[in-house]
Amino acid sequence: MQAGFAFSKLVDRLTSLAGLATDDLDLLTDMPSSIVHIGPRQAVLRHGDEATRCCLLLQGYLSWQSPESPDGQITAICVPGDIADLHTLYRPRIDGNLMALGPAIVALVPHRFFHELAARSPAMSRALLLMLLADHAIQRNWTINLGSRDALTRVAHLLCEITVRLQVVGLARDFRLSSPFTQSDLAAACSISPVHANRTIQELRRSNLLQWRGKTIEITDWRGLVRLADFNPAYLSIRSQEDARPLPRPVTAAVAVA
Amino acid sequence: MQAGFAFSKLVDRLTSLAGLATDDLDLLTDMPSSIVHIGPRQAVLRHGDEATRCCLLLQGYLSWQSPESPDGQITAICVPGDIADLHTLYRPRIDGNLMALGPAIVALVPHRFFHELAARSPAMSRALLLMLLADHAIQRNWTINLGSRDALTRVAHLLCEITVRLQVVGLARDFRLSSPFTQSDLAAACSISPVHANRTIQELRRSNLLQWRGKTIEITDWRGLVRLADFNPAYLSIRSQEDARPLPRPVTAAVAVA
DNA sequence: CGCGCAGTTGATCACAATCAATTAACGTGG
DNA sequence: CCACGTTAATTGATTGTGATCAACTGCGCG
Repeated sequence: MQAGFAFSKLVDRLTSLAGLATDDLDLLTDMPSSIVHIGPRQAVLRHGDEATRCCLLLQGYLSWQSPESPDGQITAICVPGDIADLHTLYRPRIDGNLMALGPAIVALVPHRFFHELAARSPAMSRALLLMLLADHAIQRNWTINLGSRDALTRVAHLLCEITVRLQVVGLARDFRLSSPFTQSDLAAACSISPVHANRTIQELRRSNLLQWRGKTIEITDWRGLVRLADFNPAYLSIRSQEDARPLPRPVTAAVAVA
Repeated sequence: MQAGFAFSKLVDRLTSLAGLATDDLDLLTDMPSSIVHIGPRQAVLRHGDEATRCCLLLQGYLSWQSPESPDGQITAICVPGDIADLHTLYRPRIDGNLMALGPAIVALVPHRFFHELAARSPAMSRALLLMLLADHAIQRNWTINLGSRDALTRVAHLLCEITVRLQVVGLARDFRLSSPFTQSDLAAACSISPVHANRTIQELRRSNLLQWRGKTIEITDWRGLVRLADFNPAYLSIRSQEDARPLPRPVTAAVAVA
């Protein structure tokens, strides 16, 4: 939580995933990295590249875009503290394009560093693994979002998710988030047309759920937005054992043994 | 590839992901497991459960269904050789319902076994990790499928994917696959209505791409189906380094340094 | 000053959902 | 062996959401 530390958001993220001792976190201080500023709509990684470094997002937003679909569909959004291409540690071939939404700052960290980090600290190894699983859970939820919600609730759900993910790293605590997104970006993420995205945002505004002026979004009715989106943040919080909420039903395997 | 071995499909799957020595594979022979037969539409795991065993699919199909959406949207399909809930090794709380599509046979394997396996064999550890990443890649592709294709191409793409995944474990080599799926299952997977799923299948039949009679699907025009679906199997084959196809462009980081 | 992009609005259209029957396949019990 | 119930597949009619096309506005910026 050291405010001045360049990688503080990564620390926030990792500690939210797994219990980490200060010894573990100290290993991050000699993380080698080159800081890179990315312009709006610039590509960070291109489909087909072979990654040798991981891309840690320090500021702004990144998006993964499908190379296939002509509309450049967005399949994932990264927020500060995320390691956008963590999976390349084990599978370096890049699948999709990694683009900046608005201006962004990233730290490029050699794969070697993370491999050694994992070898040195089991807790860190576990935290990185959980980070991968968290990405997977987010992806699955994205599938649900596209599959079972209409345009309005889809957009609402995406905004809820981004807000909570920002809050994990200390941003958007007051429900105000910087949004370099264009309405077309939002449309590409939700698989709706830009025109319809516009209407949808207006509807959210008209319902007094949020204000979106210029480059900031202010969510004025968080409860209402959550209700509209049917948003359940459980999938974002990995530490399932620790915060044991009561089970809805007894744990039984309802299967017929042959 | 030992034909009689109960876990041969798992072996097929693992070797397709990573290079494994026979020493590594021998570790699987003392895998403790209880074999369970599941009836059609029966739940294997329920939302909220805490898993202590992994669920290896031996025969049939399993599906993950979203607990939230009322239509029971299918977010993932497992084929033989898959470990349906591998992620519970690190995050035991179940998110979603795991249901059998048609009759299925699974082997329940204690988490301990896989943890010890990973500790004993680095290659196996890596293979399991790649299995998780493969699931993630499939999930991302599912997002693309829902987001950027219409009903017809969506169904076609799903069929292509299942076919290739079956072929990895030695099934559907002749493009005939057993399909205990109901049209409603297909609809739930593709986020279309059951009625429209029916029309879509008829269209595929009419185009002479496949026959779907009773409980088997025969793909009579694989090339045509692939073309229609715009199916690119790259995301299913993890061993990207080995089968190096020529890069479409030189590997360069096209970013603006500050 | 005017170019260009993001946002906004309206009109029209298509794809797929929904509703409503009907047919076919299959078991079960009378 | 046939009547019945159940479940899946099929077809048609209708509705509606969101895409597409086409202006037009407002603003930032060279």
